[in-house]
Amino acid sequence: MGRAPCCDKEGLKKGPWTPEEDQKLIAYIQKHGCGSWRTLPKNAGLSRCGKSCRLRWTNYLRPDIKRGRFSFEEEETIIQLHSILGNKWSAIAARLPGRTDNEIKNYWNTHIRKRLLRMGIDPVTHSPRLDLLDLSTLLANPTLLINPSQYDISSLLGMEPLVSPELLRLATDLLSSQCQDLTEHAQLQDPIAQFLSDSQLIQPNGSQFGPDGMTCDFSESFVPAAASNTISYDNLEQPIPQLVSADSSNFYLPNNQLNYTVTTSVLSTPISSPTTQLNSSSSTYINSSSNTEDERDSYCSELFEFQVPDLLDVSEFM
DNA sequence: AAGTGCTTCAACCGCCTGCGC
DNA sequence: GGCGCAGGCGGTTGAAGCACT
Repeated sequence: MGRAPCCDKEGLKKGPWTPEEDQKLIAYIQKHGCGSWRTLPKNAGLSRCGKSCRLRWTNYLRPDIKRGRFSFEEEETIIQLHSILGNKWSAIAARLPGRTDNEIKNYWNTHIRKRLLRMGIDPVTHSPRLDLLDLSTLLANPTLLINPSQYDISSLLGMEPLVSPELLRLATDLLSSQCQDLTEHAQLQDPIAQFLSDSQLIQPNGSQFGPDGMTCDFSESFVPAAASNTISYDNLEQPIPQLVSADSSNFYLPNNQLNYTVTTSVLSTPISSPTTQLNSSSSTYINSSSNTEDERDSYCSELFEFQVPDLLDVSEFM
């Protein structure tokens, strides 16, 4: 038996909010700000618990909330961030101005998740799963049978489901003969996603960030990742194209291409400097850092968004 | 028009974390 | 360090609306 719900304790009202309640809450917060949620309902003349008020405000009444359908860009951002952050809805929401964690969570569960499943992509791992994949997608992307790492979410968009258990079994058999150790394969992908999400020691030497005509020169090297260092990335190869638009936290690369060299010791099998080309147009986050360690530390919490790949070819590692 | 099943999303629940004492 | 509280978070629920028969 868990803790009794806070609203039950005092017989407070539950359920949908009325326009009158909304008005009371808005008026109170506009006048006093949203300080103590515990005392707010009483002061605002509401028979609600503070938690309910907070939720109503943050998820619905806040003036900066963007309503309406999610754009394609927003959807793509959600997918990319989810592949890195998992169900950290608040963290994802923090990168989508005007969207709430609740809204993103609902949208994920009602739209994106189902679509990924239809496309044969596991919505948890973001990896292709042949047992989920429909036949038309398989036929349109035969390389999936040879190397399931070579999948491009964008190319899979819009496929209609068409399932044939017999063919899926055949496909799985084919795959098994091509790829002896899928677990190993999956582990190879993960460190790269890990890198993209938390590479804390990327060093963009000579980088310049400004409001317009942004440039970012990564001509030197990535500083190898931290001490725990299961994977390190050095020498981001030229060229990183000029950044064409930006605000304080968003940068967009014009040609959606990023080349870098990967040195990894994953799986206790060192692999030296295979070059991996990353294409496509999804976004993820790379921590910025500056040239000195002190400055770098101060920047580590600051995220910069780039157009980065959702197509990741790790076949060279196999 | 009525019944049924499905989808959506606002709201709730319970757990976790951080903070003050 | 332990405790209690408030706020935050992710998972879940259920009413309302919609689509289909």
